Amino acid sequence: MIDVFSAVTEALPEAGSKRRQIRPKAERRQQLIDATIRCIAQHGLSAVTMQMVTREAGLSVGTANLHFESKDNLLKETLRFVAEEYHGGQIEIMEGGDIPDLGERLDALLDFQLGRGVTQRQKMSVWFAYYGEAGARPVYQKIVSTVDRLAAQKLEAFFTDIIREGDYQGVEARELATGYSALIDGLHLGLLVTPRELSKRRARAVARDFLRRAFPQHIH
Amino acid sequence: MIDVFSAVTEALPEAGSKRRQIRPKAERRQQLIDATIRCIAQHGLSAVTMQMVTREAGLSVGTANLHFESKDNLLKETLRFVAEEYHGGQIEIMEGGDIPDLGERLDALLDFQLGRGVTQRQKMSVWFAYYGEAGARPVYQKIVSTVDRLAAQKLEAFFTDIIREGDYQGVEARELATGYSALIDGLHLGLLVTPRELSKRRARAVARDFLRRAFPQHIH
DNA sequence: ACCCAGAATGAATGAATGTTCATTCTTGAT
DNA sequence: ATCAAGAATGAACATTCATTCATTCTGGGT
Repeated sequence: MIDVFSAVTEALPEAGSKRRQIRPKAERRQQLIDATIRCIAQHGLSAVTMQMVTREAGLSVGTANLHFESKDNLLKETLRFVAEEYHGGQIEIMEGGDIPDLGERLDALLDFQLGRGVTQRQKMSVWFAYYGEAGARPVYQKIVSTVDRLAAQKLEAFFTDIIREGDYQGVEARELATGYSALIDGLHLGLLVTPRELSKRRARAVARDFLRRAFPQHIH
Repeated sequence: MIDVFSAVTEALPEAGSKRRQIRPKAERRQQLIDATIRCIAQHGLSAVTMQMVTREAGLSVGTANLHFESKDNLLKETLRFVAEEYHGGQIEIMEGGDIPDLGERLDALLDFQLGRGVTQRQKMSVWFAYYGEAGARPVYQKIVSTVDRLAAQKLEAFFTDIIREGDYQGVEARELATGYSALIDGLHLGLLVTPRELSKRRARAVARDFLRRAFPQHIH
């Protein structure tokens, strides 16, 4: 199982430790991005403040502005991180040298997209928080578009392989890929906003149903 | 064609008119909600301020707090309005006494969900802006859940009718309804965030494809 | 043991925002 | 013509937040 999602859950209380530590820039950046993700998931993007993030990270406000030049930039970099992590994970599976069987790879993809526990939910919150702002913020649109396009191409190529192998007639890879991506996004939304109505189990069943209808020989 | 979406585009400049007008409470409330929708679509939920909304509405800040008690409340009521409008429109079509043929009604539903022009895009922005915050704000979750559940039930009943009429085998209305709803949501997201990659035409084609695969006799 | 590059800090600052309320204005009834 | 009810206003206020920067501290190199 590929483990692309890093554990952002670590709260690191650092009980009595008051001694200030000096760490390399890259490490501090990641620490702050992780804290930002937790804050967005818990309080919502519009409620996130610098003080909140830095407290969560166990650092001072000055440090945040030292490593990211502004709040805007921190938020932008956080989106970039989440986007690349999510799409990177998908792409890794689809290229998947480790899983030769296409049907199994399809299963692994579904597992990645709708599996996991609380961590996954955190990432989902962040994901859609930015989506909500994307309509008004071209910067966000651009970041998402860039990684999205690549993932879409990979998915289309993946589906093309499956169609060839199964010799499926009357289906078009591009159309199916768009539909499947949209379906997964929609299911994520449902899991986030109406978790009472849509269980993770049912979301998986629905996505599986879509794939089975398209590629009956590959999903049993 | 049912016209549930009211025109929120009216900017009403009111050029030289400085004379203060007294209007009934309900009218002012709607005026402010419409202005809020435009502001969210243009600037994003997190950037909306009371001054911005009231200026857009051509009213003073005091008026907003007179008719809604707080900014929080104004935002809440705006969400409720958009949610009810959207789901209300769907439900009206699905119950649709005016369209007896089920296949045509299906088409009308698709038209409603993926048709329209700029106005529709405004509503979409608002819709997802709130979705983004819903993960952290139970109030929003509740509002959306309430109308969502009703629409989901209607859709399931509608699909049940179609399945019966077409005598389709091996498909379950509930599962299909969940999938279709998620697909539409996902396509809306795509239209909003990556309009370059996904045209409205293609979104419709994808949704149509989903329905055709499920109900081949009803969609040609 | 000493030094210093640069990492870390957080109080201070100034700008922005939500809310209040004393006052002004409009309208319809008398 | 007069009046009262309540709709509308926006300057003032208090709060919150992002950003700055003078100062402190750390650790590796010499």
